[in-house]
Amino acid sequence: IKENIDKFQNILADEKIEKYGFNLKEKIVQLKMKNVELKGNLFDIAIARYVTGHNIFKKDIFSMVEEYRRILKENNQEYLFYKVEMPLTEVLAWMEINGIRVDVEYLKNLSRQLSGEIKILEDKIYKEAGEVFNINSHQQLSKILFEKMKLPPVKKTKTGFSTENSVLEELSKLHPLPKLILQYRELHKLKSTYVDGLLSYVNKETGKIHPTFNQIITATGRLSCSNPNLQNIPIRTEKGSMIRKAFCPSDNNIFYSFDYSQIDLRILAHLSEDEKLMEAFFNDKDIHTETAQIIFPPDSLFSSGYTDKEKRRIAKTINFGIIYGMSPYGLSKELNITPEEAKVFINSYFEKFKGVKKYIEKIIKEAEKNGYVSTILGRRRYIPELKSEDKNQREFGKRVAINMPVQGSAADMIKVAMNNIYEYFRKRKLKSKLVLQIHDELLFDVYPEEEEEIRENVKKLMENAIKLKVPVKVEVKKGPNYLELE
DNA sequence: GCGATCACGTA
DNA sequence: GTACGTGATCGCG
Repeated sequence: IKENIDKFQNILADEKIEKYGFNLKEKIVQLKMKNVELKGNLFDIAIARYVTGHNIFKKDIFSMVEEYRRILKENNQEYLFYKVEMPLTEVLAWMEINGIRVDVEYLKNLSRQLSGEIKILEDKIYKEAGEVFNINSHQQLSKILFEKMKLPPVKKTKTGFSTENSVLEELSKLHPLPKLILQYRELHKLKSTYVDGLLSYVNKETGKIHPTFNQIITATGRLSCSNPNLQNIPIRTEKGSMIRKAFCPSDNNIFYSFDYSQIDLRILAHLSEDEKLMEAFFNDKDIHTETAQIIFPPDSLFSSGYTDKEKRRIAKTINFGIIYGMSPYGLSKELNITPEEAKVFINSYFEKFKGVKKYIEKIIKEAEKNGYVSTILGRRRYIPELKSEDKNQREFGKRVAINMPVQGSAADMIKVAMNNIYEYFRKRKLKSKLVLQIHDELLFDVYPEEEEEIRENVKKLMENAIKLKVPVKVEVKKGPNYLELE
C-alpha cells in the first residue's frame, strides 16, 4: 500500500484530476493519516445515490458517474451535490481525524462511583421485591411488578406489559419499587453507555475519541454519528450532564459552542411566511412565551385556568408538535390531557397562525402530487406511505411531509456553514479544530490566540450560510469543558 | 453470532 | 407526533 501511495501521490494531489469513488470519506481519512492529501473535485457514487434517491448500477464507474450527473441536473440538485455534500465529505474526514479529547481519569472515577450507587440500589430493589432477579430483563421485571406485586399494568407492548419510564412513574404512587427501578435505570444507562462505553472508544495514540460521521444515513439530510454516537450525550438530568464534563479541549485550549437558536421554527417561519411567526422573530421575542400569549389571549375564557408558566410549557410543546406534524392524540399524550382538550389547543393555534395552517395544507398536497417533499436546497424525501392502503401509514406520510422540509433545511444550512467554516480555517491557516456537530450546534477546540477571530467569524458564517426571510441567530458559548459553557 | 424487542440518550 | 444510535436480554441457530 505504501508503495502504491507513493506511486500515485502525484495523481492524488493533482487538483485538476477529479476523483470518483464509493465512500470517499473513508479513503480521505486513511490517506490523511499517512499525510497524503487528496485534492481535486470529488464525486462519490454513494452520496449521489443518497441525494438523488436513484440506485444506478452500470459496469464501470465512469458510466455510473455520467448517469448520476444527468439525474442531478434533471432534479435540480447540482448545487446540493457539488457545492454542499461533496465538499462536506472532506470536512467530515477532517473532524473524524481531529477527534475530541476526554478526561479518562474523570470517567474512570465516575465509573467506580456509579458502581457503588448501583450496588446500593440493587440491594434495595431485591429487598423490596423479596428476591434477587435481573433488573435489566423486561421479562423478569414484568413478572415481579405485575404478577408478584400485582401492580396494575398501564400499557402493553407487542410481547407483554410495558415497563417504560411513564409507566413506572405512574406506579410509583402505589409502591416504592418502581421509583427504585427508575433510579437504577438512569445510573445503569449512564454507566454502560456513556461512562464505560465512551472509555472503550478512547484512542490509545491520540487520547481522543474519533467517532464516524455518517453522511448517507438519514431520511432528512441530517448527519448521524456512530462508534460512538456523540450526538446524544446526556444533558437533561443533573447526573447525566456530568458526562459532559468529561469532554474537554486539548491542552491550554478553550471549548467553543455555536448554537443555532430556534432554527426549526425560524425555518418554518421562512417556509410558511406566517405573519405572526415572522413578526416574533423580527422582534427577537422568546418564541414560546410569544406563542403562549397568542394562543391564550388575556381576555379569553379558556386561558384563565393556567398560570403563565403552564401556558409557556403548553405553547412550547405545541411548537415542537407543529414541526413533527402533531395530531390531537400525540399532543394529548405529551401534555397528559385528553385528545379533546388537545384539539382545543391545536385549533386555537391554527386560528392564530393561519400562515402555518395554510403551509401545512399546501405541503401535504404537494407531497401527494409529486410523491416527495424538498428542502430549501432541493434535497428530497420520497414518501410512498402517502399512497398506502393503511390509514396509519398515510397519516405517518403526512407527518413526514411536514417535518422533513423543516428538519432537512436546517441540515442544509449547517452543512453549508461547516463548508464555509472549513474553507475559512484553511485560508487563515487556523490551528483550531471543529470537533463535533450536533444537528444545530458546532463545537470547536480553540487555541487562545485564535479565540477572538473565531468567535466573530464562525458566528457570521453560520448566520449567513443560507439567507432566510427571518433573521438567523447563533448563540456563542465558551468554557473549560462540554458542561461548563457560558 | 445475529436479529428482534424494549428502553432511553440527543436534536 | 419527527430524526437517529447503543446496550441488554432473549430466542434462534
